[in-house]
Amino acid sequence: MTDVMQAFAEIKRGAEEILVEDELLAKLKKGEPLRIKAGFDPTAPDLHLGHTVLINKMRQFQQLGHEVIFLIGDFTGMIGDPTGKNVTRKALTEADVLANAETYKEQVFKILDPAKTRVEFNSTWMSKLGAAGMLQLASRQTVARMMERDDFKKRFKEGQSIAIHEFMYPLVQGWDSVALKADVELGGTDQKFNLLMGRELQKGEGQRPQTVLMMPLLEGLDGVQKMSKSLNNYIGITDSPTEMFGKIMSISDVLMWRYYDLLSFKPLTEIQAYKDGIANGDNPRDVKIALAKELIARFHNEDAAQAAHNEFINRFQKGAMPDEIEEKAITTQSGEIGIPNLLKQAGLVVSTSDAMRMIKQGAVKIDGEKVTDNKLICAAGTTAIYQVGKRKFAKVTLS
RNA sequence: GGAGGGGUUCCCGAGUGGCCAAAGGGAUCAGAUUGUAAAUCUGACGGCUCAGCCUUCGGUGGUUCGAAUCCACCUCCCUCCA
Repeated sequence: MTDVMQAFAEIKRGAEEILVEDELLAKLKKGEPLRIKAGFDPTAPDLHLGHTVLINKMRQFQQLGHEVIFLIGDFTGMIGDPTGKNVTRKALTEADVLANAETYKEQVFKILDPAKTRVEFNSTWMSKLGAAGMLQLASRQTVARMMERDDFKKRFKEGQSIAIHEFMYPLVQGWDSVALKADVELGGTDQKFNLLMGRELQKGEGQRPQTVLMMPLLEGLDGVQKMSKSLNNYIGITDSPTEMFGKIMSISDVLMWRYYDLLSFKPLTEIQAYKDGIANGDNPRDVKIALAKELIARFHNEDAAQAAHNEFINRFQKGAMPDEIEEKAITTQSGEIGIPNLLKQAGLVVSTSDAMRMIKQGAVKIDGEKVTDNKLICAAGTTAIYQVGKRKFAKVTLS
């Protein structure tokens, strides 16, 4: 009995909302493995840490001995979740979907145990449904009910377009739960409406309704908006160790705790100890470093984590050059080239105007020497390390 | 089908004939500082052969000495009516 309560406490950790909590507890008490469903869109196989919040929760269920279903929404992918951002989406080919699925697995199995994960595609049952089946499914809900969904309501109010087929998205997602006889469905808080649809459709089919467990959306690097690729505030799980380290170090101290809650596998007691330490004068930087290393070790390995840490110390605390600097060869027309053009061709700035600005701001260095003259001419036959700001370097050979 | 509202630089959003490369905010970048690529402060933020010049305000054409601003047509989005 205490085991169940313990498991329940772990499941609740980090969860934003559970509907219905008592129901889940009752299911757990039966002691049978539960079918845990979590759906993923097949269009974005580049996972970032925001996605892993949910995957971490799946892992937890897995470790508790439940059956985790990784559902790839290849059918729903044709609709596109109605976020209002992309009303029209290009249709994916079957080959695209399969390729994306492989990429998914590769990334997801850094967290999940492949042996304990069941992968499904919702086209398996959805394509069998047919037009008649779709109509029947559509008849299960009303427009008024659909308009209860927050983003539909908002878009309607603000005068943005809503395509008819977007109404099908929640219904299809709900039908997946029926097809899988899901006991629990995991999703982000933004999925609430869709997740609850599963319960209704299951009830309609005489099934025991699934419990809905919602995880919060992880804020991106800016600490305000949710982590997403399009906002470019994300940490990709395939990012290089150096990149990950830097990005994690760039989050605010406040956001760091949020990341600890949702991304770290460390027990809550340990996290509390960090907080106590800082209250007593410890440097938050070191706690942030610990987080960076934990995550890099998860997606790369321990050595990479240590190496990234070392490089960070060298580069930013000691101001040293990075170990590996990209080499570039630039050919001049007349045997010489102006510094703005050189920087542009080396990819260190986006335009010569940008280069001029950087020089004016004192951001440009050649072999560590600050450049102040924007008319500086560099002669062919030389090799030097050019630097713009603290982070951009290139070893350029002129010919 | 009818009536109306709108499309501005990465995003949001001012601007209704010259003072507009276009307010303000966000994002971003740089410098200073530091406890870190946190926080804070300062600055930059269309392009170029850069103290000057060139190209932008949905598209095309027009009016004007001069247009993001006025006119015509086109196009896309939205609202209401049917």
